[in-house]
Amino acid sequence: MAGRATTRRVGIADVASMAGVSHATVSRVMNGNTTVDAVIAERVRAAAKELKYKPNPVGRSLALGKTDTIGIVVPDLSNPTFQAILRGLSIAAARDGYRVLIADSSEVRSEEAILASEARRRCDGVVLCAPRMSDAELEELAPTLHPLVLINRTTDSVPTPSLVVDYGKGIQELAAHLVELGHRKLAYLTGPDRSASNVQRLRGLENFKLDYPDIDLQYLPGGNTYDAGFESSDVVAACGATGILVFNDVAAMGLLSGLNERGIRVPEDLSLTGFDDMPFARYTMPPLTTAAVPISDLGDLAWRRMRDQIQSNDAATPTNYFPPRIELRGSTAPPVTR
Amino acid sequence: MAGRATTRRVGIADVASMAGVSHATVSRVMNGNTTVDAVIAERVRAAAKELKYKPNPVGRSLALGKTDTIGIVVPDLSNPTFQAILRGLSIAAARDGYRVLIADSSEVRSEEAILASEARRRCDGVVLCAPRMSDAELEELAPTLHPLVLINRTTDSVPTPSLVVDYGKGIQELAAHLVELGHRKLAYLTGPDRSASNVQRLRGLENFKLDYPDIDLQYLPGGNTYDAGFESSDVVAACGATGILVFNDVAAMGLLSGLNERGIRVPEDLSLTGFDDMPFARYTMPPLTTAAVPISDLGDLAWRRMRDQIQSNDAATPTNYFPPRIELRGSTAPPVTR
DNA sequence: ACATCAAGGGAAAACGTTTCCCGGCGGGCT
DNA sequence: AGCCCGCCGGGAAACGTTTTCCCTTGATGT
Repeated sequence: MAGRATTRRVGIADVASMAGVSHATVSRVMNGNTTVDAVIAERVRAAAKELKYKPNPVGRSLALGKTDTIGIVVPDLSNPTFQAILRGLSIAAARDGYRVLIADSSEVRSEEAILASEARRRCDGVVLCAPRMSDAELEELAPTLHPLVLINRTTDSVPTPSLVVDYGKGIQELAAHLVELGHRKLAYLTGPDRSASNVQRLRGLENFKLDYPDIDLQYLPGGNTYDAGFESSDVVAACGATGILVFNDVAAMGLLSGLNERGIRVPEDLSLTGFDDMPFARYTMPPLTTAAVPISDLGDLAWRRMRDQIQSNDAATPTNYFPPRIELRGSTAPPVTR
Repeated sequence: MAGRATTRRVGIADVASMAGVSHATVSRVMNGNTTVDAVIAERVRAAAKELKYKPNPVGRSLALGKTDTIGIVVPDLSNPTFQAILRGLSIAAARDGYRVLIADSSEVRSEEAILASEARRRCDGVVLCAPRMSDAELEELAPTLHPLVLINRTTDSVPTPSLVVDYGKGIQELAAHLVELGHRKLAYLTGPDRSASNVQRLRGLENFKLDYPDIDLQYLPGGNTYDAGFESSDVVAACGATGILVFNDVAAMGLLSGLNERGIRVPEDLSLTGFDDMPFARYTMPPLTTAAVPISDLGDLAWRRMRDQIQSNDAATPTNYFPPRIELRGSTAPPVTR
């Protein structure tokens, strides 16, 4: 039975017998219960210190029905966005004495539900980060892992706090910025087809078209990698647009480099925008105009929403939309009039 | 007693009564114990499925004395190196059914020991990532969290597997590379004074001086940020060296940009090396010659060392030194002979 | 047919806590 | 002086498993 006691850990019973009280009393003083006589309490504390006693978290969890741990499941830990969220979440949770357990689904959809359920069983709550699963699957899963916070996804099945970045609005504002500079012909270098955030950008751009019906906006096939951006430079150069919206910063940097090799100057010949405001976006030449999503705030807020649910057993929690903040830098300028 | 049973979770007892057996038997079949009659086992499995029964991990942990979880404590989760290690570790551990719990000390030294101990109590082992604490403190702490793996640090107090990146050797090889190209006057743009990895580089460069006594190598004060690199460009330009070793890629990129603004061409006028091989090092103009540390391998190996200790209660585990791999790219070239 | 044996499953202990329940005791009030 | 109330602390139950021990049952061999 029970795990090998290699060095026989010191338990509450040891402290109890040393202090000459019952283990119930020890538990009481360890938890700051004031109903115990001061002199006894002091004796217990002395014994605990002497024996270096620290309550076993597992036993505690079993008795208390809580683990002081929350889980986060991300599609891919190598994605800087998720790293930033994880970091914000972890720090915020730590401030309240909670730890975070990570689960990386490695982008395999079928694993997500399993990982999430698994995590939920060991933790007091789960934050699901940009899950790739279908709406139906999510809707079925959500109720089963109740203290739940969703990031970049929503569900109606059960009232669940959601934190979603408004990619559509971000790219819409970037496009508007180009128009204000005087550009009339724009192009959007798309992200991966299956990417949910790409379709959100496309939706935002459709709204943009409604707002500016006289602006020409075309879509060019792109990608989310540096190389995809680089290889698009010919198409971009030939498309006739003077303002280019790129799916994200990485691809924009690739494009920037490709244009540079072809002797096309930015922003003199072409204006360029990225998305994400990754750390190096401000250091490209020229610095990249882009949209910053406040991701570490996002991790922080995710924790607060989680905490609200854990404490007051259900909190009225609407979904929060985060409009990206536009960073105007050197890669955009008025078009040259010829 | 026991936490609020909001929706009364289904336990082993429910399955037992449904299948008409004792909970001991249920436990046996759930754990693949073959001593149970096939027809009964099937009945139990059916009941478990029907009730969607999954063993409670906390109860399991208590009985088994293991949590199937390991902890990792890092000084700062926003550091890409630690992110990569975390990722490698997490994926490798997951393959063996283990989860990882993270603890970020936010670079405050006094927290490290506490976090590590705390983590060890909830987990089956701990990996300590580049701890900032003193040698003495580490030596005292190490034995108390036994299944332990150290990264970028060693200790003698107790046989503990260590994984250390050989920064000294890396920069030594970069320097040798510059010499082979024909450079005779080199400079090292240092990192932060207190950085342990900076002193390792300095130590490596002292070895380099012994190997190449006729080469002129000077040290210039630098930093680990883009801006620090950028602001060093005047000093670098004035120092007379033709080959510049920079503390890391980020600072090297800053320097590159600063030199560019001053009209100093790389590699024609000056050769430049970075360190770390961060993702964008290959995309600067020119691409950066740098030293790549195989950090995700490192996370992977950390898990293997951990697993060895967990399984066979102590494994003979020497410390592994990782020589960085030199990436030769466009930022280094023979000096122009005048 | 009886004794020995193997195997399978139930009862209970163990893991380490927290908390409920109750008994004892002291003090205050009548 | 007696009664009641309230406080303090011990015993025991509960959390949800795993595992040891032992008993029962059925089978096999002589």
